[in-house]
Amino acid sequence: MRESYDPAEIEPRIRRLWQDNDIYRWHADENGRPKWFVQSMFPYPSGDLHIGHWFAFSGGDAAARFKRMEGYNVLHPQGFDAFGLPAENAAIRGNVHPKLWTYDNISNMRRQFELMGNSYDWSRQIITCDPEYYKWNQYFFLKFLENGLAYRSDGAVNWCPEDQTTLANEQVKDGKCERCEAVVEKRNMPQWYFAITKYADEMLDMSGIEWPEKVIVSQENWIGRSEGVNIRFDISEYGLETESIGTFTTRIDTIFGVTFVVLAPEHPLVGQLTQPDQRPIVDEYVAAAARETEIERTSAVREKTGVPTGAYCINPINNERVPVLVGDYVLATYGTGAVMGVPAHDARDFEFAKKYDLPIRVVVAPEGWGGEELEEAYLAPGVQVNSGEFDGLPSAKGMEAIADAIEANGWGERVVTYHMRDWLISRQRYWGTPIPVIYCGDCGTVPVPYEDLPVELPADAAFKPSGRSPLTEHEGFLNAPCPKCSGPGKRETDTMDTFMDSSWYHMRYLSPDNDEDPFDPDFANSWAPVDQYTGGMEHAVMHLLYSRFFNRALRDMGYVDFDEPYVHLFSHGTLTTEVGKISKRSNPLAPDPLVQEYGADTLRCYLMFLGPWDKGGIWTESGINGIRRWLHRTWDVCLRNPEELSGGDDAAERALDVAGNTVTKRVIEDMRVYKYNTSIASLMTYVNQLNEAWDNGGVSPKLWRESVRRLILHLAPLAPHIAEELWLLNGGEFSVHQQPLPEWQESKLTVDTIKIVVQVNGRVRDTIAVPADAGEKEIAATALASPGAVRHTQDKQIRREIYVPGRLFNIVVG
RNA sequence: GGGGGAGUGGCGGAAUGGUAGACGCGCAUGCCUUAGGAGCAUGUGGCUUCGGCCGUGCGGGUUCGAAUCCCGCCUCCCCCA
Repeated sequence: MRESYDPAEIEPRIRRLWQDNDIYRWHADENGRPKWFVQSMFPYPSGDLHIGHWFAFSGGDAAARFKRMEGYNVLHPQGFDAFGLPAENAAIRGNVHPKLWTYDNISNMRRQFELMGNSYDWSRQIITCDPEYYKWNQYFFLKFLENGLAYRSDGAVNWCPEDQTTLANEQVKDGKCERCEAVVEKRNMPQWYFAITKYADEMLDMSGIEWPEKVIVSQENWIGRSEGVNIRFDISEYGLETESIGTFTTRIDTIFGVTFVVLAPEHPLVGQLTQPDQRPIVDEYVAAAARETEIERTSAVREKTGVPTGAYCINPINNERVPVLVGDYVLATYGTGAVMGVPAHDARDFEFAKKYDLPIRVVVAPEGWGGEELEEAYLAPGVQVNSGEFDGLPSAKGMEAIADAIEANGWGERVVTYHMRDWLISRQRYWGTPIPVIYCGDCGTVPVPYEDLPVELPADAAFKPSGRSPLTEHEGFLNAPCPKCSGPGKRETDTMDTFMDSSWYHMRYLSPDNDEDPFDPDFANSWAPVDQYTGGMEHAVMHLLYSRFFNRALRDMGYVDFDEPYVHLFSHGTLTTEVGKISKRSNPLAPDPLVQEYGADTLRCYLMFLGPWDKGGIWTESGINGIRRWLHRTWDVCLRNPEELSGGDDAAERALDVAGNTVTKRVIEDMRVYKYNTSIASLMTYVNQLNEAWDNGGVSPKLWRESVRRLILHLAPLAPHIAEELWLLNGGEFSVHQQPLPEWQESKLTVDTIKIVVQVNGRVRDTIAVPADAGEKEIAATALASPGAVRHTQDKQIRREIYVPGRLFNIVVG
């Protein structure tokens, strides 16, 4: 008597079998199979793998398993993004060392990963807080320094008051810290930067990658290249040290429409230009602006405000004298901190001009414009008017001609600006990679010699919420002899942004134990880039941007010979609960009890069945029973004795054969594009069809055996444990995960008799059954004679007949 | 404000020019059972005079035929300002 499906018994036993045989360990290929480097973004070791992790990693693992069965030599590693603030905060709160906290979490999450049964090659695991790993962060930092890609600079930076550290621009969302959502402040302090902007133009070229459109667009927007002109408005009449106001515009074609100039409240010229009678009102305005945040000031819905300085400047193109105002919708940090006001052709300027009754002069005419006033700013291209010698030019041409004229006269110059800034990598925190630099009173900033790497984090740092990195108070770490002169020096106490770790970790998977080099260059060039990468949209900018920069830096320093780190990218959606996003910060929904109750295979399949993988979804347990029932049915179907079948029913035999070929085609095509939900739906249908065939009893034992094998093979990437068990119980050779996919034949996708829909005027009136090889004439005759068609065509004239082969026959009557 | 995505039964979702609602959940009826939050079977968009009619956010259009393509509008989500 065969036993019923018991995942609690099967799954651990099967996993042990995989481990004992080490089947997921990568080996250099002996058979010339093509390589496939497939990777899921590694997790932060927050403590538990929550259901969102399962959603992400089930799909990634299914992709790796499927690719293996497609005949590739697959490398599928996993690791831990182990530096970061939560560990340090845990230390401050709970008096547990970040290292201990992190490694405890890692061992727990490793256990939970085992529970999933993923096909990782754990022999290549990397943990970024391991000195053997972060040593290479320091190594690359020094290389960047040598190659002019790292530099230290003093200036305004983003400061998170909650996390007590600076942040990169990418980590500020809506003026708030990306991870803790505290409002970010501006501070001035010297920090280390990577010269990512050096690659801005090259990174705009996405031709070497196949990524989702939305990620590509996000990166383009973030890099934010804009071509424009810097143009100076003369203020020499005031006899100041500065003789002009520099403004930046992308719409130089509208220069003749300037009717005012607006300075940011923080602009250095505000104080000097403000005329005595305007002084009180300007001072008050500037003070008020300082109390507001950047988000408030740039909000689209907020009314634009401003005050006149009483001063004027001169537009060089037409020598017009226009008023200078102060307005808080202009930001000191963007462009030159001053904009030329062209109300006719800029929405914000238009609103501003309406409010303060400033003139609005059209200089780019909309089509058919007859000189009337505009109801709103006209932003599209048009024809130059009121533009002196440029009148009549299309504005696109006007843009070039005017820019030429400005450059020729020395009034300004073309410039390219980017939204993206250099990557600020300094963090005033303990749990990160120490920046390997020593400051010497005599020699200045001295890099730590390579042979002294790694600069290890001292274990005995004092964790207290002092607002300063524990490293600044650790005398043993802080004081170090200058590598050049051996005089007394002080170590840099800032650590690196943890995005440094993830910018190249995929390369370290290739040589995890190499202590001579970060990775073996020959192996790297034959195995990288990553062929397939999967992860969430939250890294569309940040991680994915930094990695693309880092890879180009590696390339230019001679480490790799390719441009892009990740060739194909798939962004899975976000799994949420009704209350919000599941993440390390909220709603940890522990999968362990679910695994206990339903089994890992059921949970994996259920997550993949919820909907399209890239759409994400809302977690709810309702419905998981459907998957459980299906796997029970699958179990039952696959363990029947084929010899009980009598065979002899050709139609049933043919029908099951068609069902098998059909499911193979569907599942393979859907799996290739990560449509796991419809893959599973097809497999469910197939199980139902197998049940029908069994009840009919007329199929041959031989076809039954083949059909069952087919089912198990397609199940393997999605439900790896049950597939293995069923495979072995059916006499399959270990392991099912090393088998090739079943094949299908186009000629076996249709049964002998096909159903044709009969329409009259596009409405379904009947269906007819015809032989699959029936000709159009035969089908037309049958269709026209069908009762439904007759009912709607009698007494009417048939005007047209449309036949869609194999699908429908439409009769058009008048 | 700009960019991207979406809107289909009670629910998750299929179908991207050819039978709308595959597959599953839920629900209903029946069977089995000492019992059922188990299993199995059947049914399940609405209305219906059982011929059909209506139905994919709303309004128009193209087509023999539109969830799908085009025009206008509404709502929601994500990213950027």
